[in-house]
This record gives sequence, C-alpha cells and structure tokens, in this order.
Amino acid sequence: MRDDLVNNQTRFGYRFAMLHRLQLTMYRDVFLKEGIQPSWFPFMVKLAKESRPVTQDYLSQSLAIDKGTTARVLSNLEKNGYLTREVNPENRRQNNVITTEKNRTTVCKMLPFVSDAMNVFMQGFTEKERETLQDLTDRMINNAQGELGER
Amino acid sequence: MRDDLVNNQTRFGYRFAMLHRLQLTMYRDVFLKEGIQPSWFPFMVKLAKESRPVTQDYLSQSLAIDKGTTARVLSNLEKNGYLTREVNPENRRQNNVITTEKNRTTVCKMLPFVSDAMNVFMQGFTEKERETLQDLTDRMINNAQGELGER
DNA sequence: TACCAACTGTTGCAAATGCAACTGTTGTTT
DNA sequence: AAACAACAGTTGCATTTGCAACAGTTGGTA
Repeated sequence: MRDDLVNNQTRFGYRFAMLHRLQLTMYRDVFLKEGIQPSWFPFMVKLAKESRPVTQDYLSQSLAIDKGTTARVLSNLEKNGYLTREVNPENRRQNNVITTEKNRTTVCKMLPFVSDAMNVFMQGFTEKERETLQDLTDRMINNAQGELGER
Repeated sequence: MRDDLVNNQTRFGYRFAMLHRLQLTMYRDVFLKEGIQPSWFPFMVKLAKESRPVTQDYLSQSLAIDKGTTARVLSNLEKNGYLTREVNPENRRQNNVITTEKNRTTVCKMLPFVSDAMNVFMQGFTEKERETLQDLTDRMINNAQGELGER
C-alpha cells in the first residue's frame, strides 16, 4: 500500500461515488419490483414536490442531469402515467411538466425503502451527526452547483 | 412545495446522487482530454495503491462495482497499457491484475484535477469540517459495505 | 474416482447517460 | 421586416452498467 499516492482530499471523490453505488445496490431490487426504474426516481420526487408546472430545463438543471437524458426519462414517465406534458402556450419552446396523483402516491410508497437504506448508512450516528452531515452535504451541493452554473 | 413529502432522512439519497453527478460533470472533460474514461479511474487508483497482484473479484467487491463491468473495464485498461493480467497459476480461476508504471504516472497526473474539484465542493469548509466529513462518510461506507457483504 | 457445489471471470442483453447535431420557437439587432 | 442569436426540447451515437446465463476451475463429499 502506498498511502502517499492518494491524499484524503482526493479520496472524497471516491467516497461520493461509493455512496452513490452502494445506495443504488441497496434499493434497486425493491424499485424494479414496483416497476420503477431507479433513474426515474429523482424526477418523480422533484415533480411530486412541485405544485405548479415546471420545464424540462428546470428539472435538468436542478438535478444536474443532461437535458437529453431528462427528455427520455420524462417520456417514459409520461407513458407510464406518472406525469403529463403539454406545450406551454405562452412559450411554445417549453413543455409544462406536471405530476399526476399516481406519481405522488408511488413516491410516498417508495420513500420508506429509501429511508431504510439511509438508516443502514447512518447506523450508529447521533442525531447531531445526522444534522452535521446534512449541513455539510447541502453546502457542498450548493458550492458545486454555484460553480457549474457560472459556466 | 410540499416539504412534508420528503423528509430529511430520505433526502440523503438525493444528496449522494447529486454529489456523484456533480463531481463527474466537474472533471469529465479533463479526463477525456487525457484519454482517460471516468469509469476507469476508480480501478486505476485502487490498482496504483496495491503493491501485489489482486483478483478481479477483489476489485469488484472493494469498489462495489459489478464483476461483469469490472471485467470489461479491466480489459480496456489492459489494452491501453495501464495494467497486466495473467492467470494465477496457483488458482487458474483467478487473474493476477497488476498495475503498470504508466498507470501510476497517469494517476499522479490526474489527482490534482480531482483535488481541485474537491476544493470547489468544500469551499468555506474549516479543517475541522473536512475531518468530520471524512469521518462520517467513511463510517457510512463501512456500514453499507458491511450490510451488503452479509447477503 | 465420480459427482456436485462453489468460485472466478466472460459475454449477451437491456437500460442509462452525456455529448453533439438538429428542429422549432422566441427575442434582439440592424 | 429580415437576419441572427439564444433558448427548449429531441434524437443519433458511443459508452457504461447491472443482471443473468454461461464456461472453466477447484474443493469437498459420497
């Protein structure tokens, strides 16, 4: 082992990727059994939380997911009845994307599984530690989105 | 906005995924310009740190990446001269995977870019906060790997 | 020895994903 | 008004990825 090769700073990249892969592994099966593709979920949750129509561009930007990918995922979600899309009459370049009740219901049904997975990750964490983690991760996301937004 | 729909616990899943996507966006270009596929990097780093041959199964398990994916990534890395593979004579099911000097050199060349990206994420973080983040993320990874390893 | 289960790696398949090129729409400038 | 740039979304392409089926190897058991 050559510990000098990779310092703690760079290892955060590895940690982010690991956490992402591990969580996917943890609930992929449950999602697929419910007919939900894991790639759908970020969009489903984001939409469920919105009370008014949003554009695809908004979803793409706020989730940091490519607009092409977004277009295809939304197309699948529409086919499966989780959302409706219609051209915005005031700006015919945009689509008004709106959640259905089916989407909200399904999201509520799936959230406990995510919560369970998160409990595995945070086994042995104090309430204080969970709060700290929340604070640090949210700040990192804001920092990164701020930087990328400037380009 | 319906904040009651998704509590803070479940939002950690979203945060992990966001951090992962954001970091990829941040240095994908730099990697590709150097002829490195982002998917190669975890394997390159892991191998560079090992002084003795490892199996594909070890890499797959320790990185939480599917063994099929591992086989294909390693095949590409071999073609590009970043590692050598040979059947282990003592157990002909296994491959001895060994880093080349080219791999170590390239990893060292790329690490500063990762480090820069991490600095963006942790803008405004105190040294103490970085240490806390390291502690919390490492514990989460251990928790999750422990759980998944039991299956 | 013969059989069988576990192990290790490979490959077919389907789905995901970023990029770039493209279409159509809107807004700005001359 | 005409030309052009910016915007929003779609699609072709190449790459990635997990799962499952498979092949070869090893170890244990009858």
